[in-house]
Amino acid sequence: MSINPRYKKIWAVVKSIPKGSVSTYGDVARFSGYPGCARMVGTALRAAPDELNVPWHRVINSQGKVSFPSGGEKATSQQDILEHEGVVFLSGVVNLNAYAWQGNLDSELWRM
DNA sequence: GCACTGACTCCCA
DNA sequence: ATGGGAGCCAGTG
Repeated sequence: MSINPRYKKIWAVVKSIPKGSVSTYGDVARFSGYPGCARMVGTALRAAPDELNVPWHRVINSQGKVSFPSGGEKATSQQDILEHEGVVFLSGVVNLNAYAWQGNLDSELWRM
């Protein structure tokens, strides 16, 4: 099965998230031109091949938490990577107000 | 083609 | 603050 072009756009957006910052599924969806498609972002990230080096760990939910069962290996590793990049977790929650990436709507990313 | 699920989010009680 | 319900779109059986 072929990969939908939508995913490539989403991956491109995620890859543009600078180190030390995070973004939410909803925001990534909006920045990608698919407002309201937060779930699609999750699906896209799950389908993202490792070869692309997509920093999926920088994408968290609107609550500032990782979208994995807390205590799980995935959640733990994601949090560990983010902390290693300088993102601070307080009680398992990221201060989105301080770390959320402000996407640039005028980016050339939009018209690809 | 229908129905259910999912790495989501918003709204209201 | 917390939980339930609806809306959302693609993937999967």
